[in-house]
Amino acid sequence: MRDEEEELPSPEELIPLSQSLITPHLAIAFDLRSTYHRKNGSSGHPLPQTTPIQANSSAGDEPARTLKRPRLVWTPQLHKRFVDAVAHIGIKNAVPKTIMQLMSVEGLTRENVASHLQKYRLYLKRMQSGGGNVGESDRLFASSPVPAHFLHPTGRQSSDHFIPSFVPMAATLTHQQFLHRQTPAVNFTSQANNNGKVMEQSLFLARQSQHQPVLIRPSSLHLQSRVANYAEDLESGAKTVLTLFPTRQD
DNA sequence: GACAAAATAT
DNA sequence: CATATTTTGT
Repeated sequence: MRDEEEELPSPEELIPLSQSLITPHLAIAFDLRSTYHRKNGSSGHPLPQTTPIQANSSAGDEPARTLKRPRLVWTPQLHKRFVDAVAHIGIKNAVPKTIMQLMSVEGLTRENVASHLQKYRLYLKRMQSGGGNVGESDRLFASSPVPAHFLHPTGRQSSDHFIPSFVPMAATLTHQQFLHRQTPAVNFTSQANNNGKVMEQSLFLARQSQHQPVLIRPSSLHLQSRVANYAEDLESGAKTVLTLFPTRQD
């Protein structure tokens, strides 16, 4: 009995993370790529919310564009969002750009999606051949159910895949939220591999925490509420407007 | 050093 | 945009 997996991220995921994006300068200045041992035994700072830095409120606070941003880690939640986006768009129209737009995850680049999409397609292909036989490798992909149409190029792509109650995606999330703040208690039910062997649910989050080069500088609490991110009509005439929930309806 | 994941190049 | 190759992290 699988409970209806809500597409809406749990509150944990929507934690009003303070840090929005890594400030380029800080990232470079600190340059803690490796050799960064956080041996904060006791307190540590699970939530850098205080000590608001002045940031760059003046100018140039542009999200590290054109700068080397840290390696993106695809968490199950993020992947879920990815799958969700693809499902809504339709496997045919599921191109990196469109997917990226629908995901509305700030900081997520088209390249990120493209790369992931490539791997995902390989996974789907592998699954069709292997017959659901997934290896330990695909644990990430296995964490999210694969919509039927994905394995079913029935010819119709984005026609009949209706969305029950159409749960819109949350507002723009920073990839930082996925990278860091993610609650380690991600209890995603392992529905696929029920071979009695429960995979580690620690996920990369755990190991991520100890080596993520990402700057964890307490940023100010400026929440980027630029939630004006909806998908434009990507379909033929059909205007698929996503209503973001947090945006107070006009 | 092998492997997987993500990035980058074609 | 898709695919191939390379880099990077575990």
